[in-house]
Amino acid sequence: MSNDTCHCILLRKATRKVSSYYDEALAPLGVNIGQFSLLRNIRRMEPVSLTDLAHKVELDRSTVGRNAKVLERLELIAIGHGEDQREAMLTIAPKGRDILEKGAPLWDGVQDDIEARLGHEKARQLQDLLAEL
Amino acid sequence: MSNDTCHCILLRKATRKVSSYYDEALAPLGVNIGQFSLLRNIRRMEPVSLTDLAHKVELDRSTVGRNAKVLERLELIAIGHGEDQREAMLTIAPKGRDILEKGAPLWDGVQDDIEARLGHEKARQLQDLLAEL
DNA sequence: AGACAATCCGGGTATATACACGCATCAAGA
DNA sequence: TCTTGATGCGTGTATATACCCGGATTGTCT
Repeated sequence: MSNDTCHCILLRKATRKVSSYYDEALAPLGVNIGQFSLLRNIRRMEPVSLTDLAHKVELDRSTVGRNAKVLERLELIAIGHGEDQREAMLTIAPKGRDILEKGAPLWDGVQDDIEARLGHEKARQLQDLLAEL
Repeated sequence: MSNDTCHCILLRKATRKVSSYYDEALAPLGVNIGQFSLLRNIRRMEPVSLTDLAHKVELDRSTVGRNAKVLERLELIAIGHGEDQREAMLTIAPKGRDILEKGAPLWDGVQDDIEARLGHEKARQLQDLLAEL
């Protein structure tokens, strides 16, 4: 029985499911929710080093580095160097800004759908609960 | 702003965090929460084919196949064949039963910790909300 | 200036996950 | 029985994620 009540497993299932909602909405743009979200974070901190970005998104630096490399190959960001030659500085590329603009309403749509299905009350509850974990 | 309220991103963060709780607790046994949970599911359906198991845990069949191969290498399960030669039938190996026994109290510990921190009320709420997504 | 520690990154390794493709096997109908 | 279509798997490919190690750069103290 324990598997049906494991907080971790239930969280994973929910995450996969919800991720697919966002992924499907963003599919026309050729990016998934992880990439889109990372792009948004980069825009907010631009220009930003891998270490700072990793700290912000609470992911391992090497993970962010590899994810960033995908965005670079898609020509959505540029990876350059700052004054400190050790740092890889990330900046949004023109195509990236385009994706950010076009993706915003798509993202809003999914977000609204979820809140409509749960109701604002429960949506808030969920976010609060997730933050408490 | 939007990144801080994205249901998907918040779910991912929470999932990573909570996964690490379980992973740390199970670390002495050399398995993570995903492997432990899969093992429990296999035990419950034993002997079970990859397709049936995948359907049960709501993961892609190829994913379950690869995860199972790891469990096989750890000698926690055995992968044989049923009457239908196409099917890969999974059964728990002795070492797997050992892990299941020793892991149960460790899993309980984390589960209890989480419920204690949230309170039974909120813990239930969380599970309900996750199911509604 | 030189030595040493701290910091930043890339790459290796491993697991988790999904999708698409092709091969083997089985089942059903001609 | 033979052909076909359905079913079950394994593998290739790609992304996501973490941990560890080693190399390069920077900062600091003597």
